[in-house]
Amino acid sequence: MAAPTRTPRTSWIQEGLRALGVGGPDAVRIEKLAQALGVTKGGFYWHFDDRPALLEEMLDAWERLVVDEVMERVEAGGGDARAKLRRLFALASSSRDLMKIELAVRDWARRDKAVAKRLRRIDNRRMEYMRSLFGDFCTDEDEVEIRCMLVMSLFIGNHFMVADHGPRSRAEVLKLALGRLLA
Amino acid sequence: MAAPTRTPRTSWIQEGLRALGVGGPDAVRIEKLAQALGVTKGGFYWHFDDRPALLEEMLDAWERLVVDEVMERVEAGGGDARAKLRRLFALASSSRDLMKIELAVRDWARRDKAVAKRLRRIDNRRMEYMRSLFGDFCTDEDEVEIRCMLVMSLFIGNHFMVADHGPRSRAEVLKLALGRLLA
DNA sequence: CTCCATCCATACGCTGCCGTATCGCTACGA
DNA sequence: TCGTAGCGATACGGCAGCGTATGGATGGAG
Repeated sequence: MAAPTRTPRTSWIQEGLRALGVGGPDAVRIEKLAQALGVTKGGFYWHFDDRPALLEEMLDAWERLVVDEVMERVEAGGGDARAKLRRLFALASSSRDLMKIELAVRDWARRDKAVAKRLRRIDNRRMEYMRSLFGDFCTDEDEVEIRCMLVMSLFIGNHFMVADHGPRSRAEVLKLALGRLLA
Repeated sequence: MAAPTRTPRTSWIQEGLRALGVGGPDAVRIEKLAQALGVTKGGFYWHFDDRPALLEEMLDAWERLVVDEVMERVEAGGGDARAKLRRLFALASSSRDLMKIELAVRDWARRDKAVAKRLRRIDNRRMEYMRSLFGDFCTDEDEVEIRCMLVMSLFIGNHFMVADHGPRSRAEVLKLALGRLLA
């Protein structure tokens, strides 16, 4: 084989995801990415057919990262269901960069059916996992579903909301709300 | 005065808001709007200085529509605090078109400080109104804040979430969750 | 040393959109 | 009937981004 890749596919994908988080799918411009990577777009079309191909692979990479890896880490931490739910919430919200991508993808999914389909798969896997955890200490199925929905909404709403909370900080209110949903 | 305006400012603003809802701020293209209105962009630059000026006025119009008018209608309906909260939620979610614009604006606010500032004002006004309503039957201030946060999250999350709920419909789960927050 | 795989640079044509300029058109109002 | 306010059409120059073509450069394999 030849020399180790200088700017491999993964670099383009990574930089693409960064751009997606910052400016949405419309901000993922090949020539901009090239500039950020310190090269020209020459090499891009060697790795990828076109822009849609990159977007597709970006979503593939993100999905693996954000579902499988997070769940694994939550399970690895041990503890009871409540502890796992707390860790799930914390872990999913942990990386500011990943969160920005997640929000961008959610908005993107509203206008792109393929993205929506993918997001549905992701959301369903997360919800299923949460259902199993809540099921550990909630007997009523309606109750489980309500709490899953509220936790998920809180996870999303927390970042799409811009309101202040008077004397309280957002983190405090979040903690209170989450504590109530895990009671 | 001359003939009644054929394509007045309001037409451009309305069409602009529609485009915003469908495709986000990047989809608000003057020549596209002109096409949708059945004219060329010739007249646009008679009404507006440039594209940013249109975006600004779009947000002005939307803010008036979505805060003042909704609150007025909620109050006009009468009933107790719980009834008003239900009506507030229903009314705010009622128009699919307005909801699409709201979600687009929320994503937009993540990358534009001016939009974020405006959205903060809007969210704070809504939250303040909700606090006053919850305060009618909740004594604990933390409890009020928690419920406001959860209702607001539910309002946003409901539309940014793509998950299924097994045998239940989204509307059913939503009704259950809301009922619980108003208990 | 040579060859080949793996990239990178440059240049090109095309499209979409912006903002400007200029010249209509058309219906009041006097 | 004519002037004018309120638009609309057309054409232009410019920029950004896409995808293509083509010709390097560079470093291990043989």
